[in-house]
Amino acid sequence: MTQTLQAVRGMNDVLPDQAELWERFEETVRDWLAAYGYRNIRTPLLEHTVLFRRAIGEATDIVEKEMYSFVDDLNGEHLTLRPEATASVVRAAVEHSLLYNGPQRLWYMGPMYRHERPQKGRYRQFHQVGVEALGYAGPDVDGELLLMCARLWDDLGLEGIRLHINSLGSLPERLAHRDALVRYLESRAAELDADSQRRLRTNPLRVLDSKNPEMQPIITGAPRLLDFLGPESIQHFDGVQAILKDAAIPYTVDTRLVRGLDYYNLTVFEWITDRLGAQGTVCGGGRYDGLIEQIGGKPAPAAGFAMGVERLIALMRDEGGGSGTLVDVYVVNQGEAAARSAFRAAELLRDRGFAVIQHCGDASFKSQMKRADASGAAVAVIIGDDEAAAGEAGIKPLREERGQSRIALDRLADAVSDLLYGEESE
RNA sequence: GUGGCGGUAGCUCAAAGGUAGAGUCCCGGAUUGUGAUUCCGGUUGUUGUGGGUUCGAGUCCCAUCCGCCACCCCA
Repeated sequence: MTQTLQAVRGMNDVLPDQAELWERFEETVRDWLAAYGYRNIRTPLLEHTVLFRRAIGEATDIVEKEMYSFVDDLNGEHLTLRPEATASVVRAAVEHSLLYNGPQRLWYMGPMYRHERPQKGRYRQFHQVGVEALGYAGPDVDGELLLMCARLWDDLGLEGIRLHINSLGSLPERLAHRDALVRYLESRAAELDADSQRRLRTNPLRVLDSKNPEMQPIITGAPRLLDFLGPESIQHFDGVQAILKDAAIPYTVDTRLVRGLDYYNLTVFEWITDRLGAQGTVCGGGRYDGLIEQIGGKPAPAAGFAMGVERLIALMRDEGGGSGTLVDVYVVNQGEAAARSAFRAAELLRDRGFAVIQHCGDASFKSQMKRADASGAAVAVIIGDDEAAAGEAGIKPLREERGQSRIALDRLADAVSDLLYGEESE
């Protein structure tokens, strides 16, 4: 009994109709990255499990329950499909001493893996474009990263993506606040709902994120992270905000924004849309000054972000981003001699740079013409026994009311060129 | 991972225990060699999968897979 084979849950095929949109997205992204002087880096999809445990944090959701981790049967290595790429990029930069030559502006694009329950905008294999500015202390780079994002939304034709930013302060400041927060929450533990009790243990900051109205009084009275920031942290945060104001980029300071990965400090941000249901974060990032050292490199500051390709493409699709077809000419042919002639005609046209589909397989002229039309080609080149014998080809424009003409094969490319670009282009 | 809803033709959807249908798409013809319109004809199928109840299951029950929504979390 043959079993129907399906893709692994949460892992999607991108079919040609969609892939064209992906390619347009990727092109825009490459141009945009080049405009800011970022350079591509490509790291393996597979890393030693310990890298992510160390970089992302043992107590995070990603490490606790979302990683595709396994033991290599052949040699016993503990490996993990990357759930994000910042750890990999930092590992690679350290391993190859990239920072020896000064700070590095890097970017990557590719699939990530998280074993979550799939939902619209949330998949087990998903794609990110990420940018990492290694060796820059900011706040100027933080500002650059945010300006970059704003420009990309514009380049992609996307509207309504809002910026939320916050500062987590330095690690000591963060820990001091955390201690105060935990003490405060424990003192009122009896009033906490089940969800908040759980968060108190796993990620106390998340308690402040509760949507339960009954928690609001407790949340309002909680110690605020902002009050624990020292002068340097405040100055940094002010610096970032000044850049945003100069660039006239609207933003909201969201003091509850904490991010789910342990390595962040100072600036953190998310770009959010409300058109994707529950998965509204389209891009997230921040500063991670301690990570390079933690991975074993010489201490150096860094900041970056990652954006969700599937989510952005879903938005592009909503904005009506259809994709035109790329075919210029469809070569209709019937009969053995005609088929040989058709190969020559098609190659001659390709020599001129035209995109050409040659009909393959038996089919009536009628059905070939139908396919020519459906292909989106502007012109059908028609070769039957008569044309083949005469060394000629028929040319029929498919998108305008002009009659069919016949022309010698060696003048075919000229004639098609005239049709597509006008007579004056000769 | 938890809860709720769903899955019928390639696609969009009908059929509420009694013969599986429509539109679209695709194929052929009207046109002995010519497309998107028109007209005529034709195929759409293990009703996600596996069990069960029943004389009889697309329909009811159980399991499972997949999707969607929310939670959780994040891209």
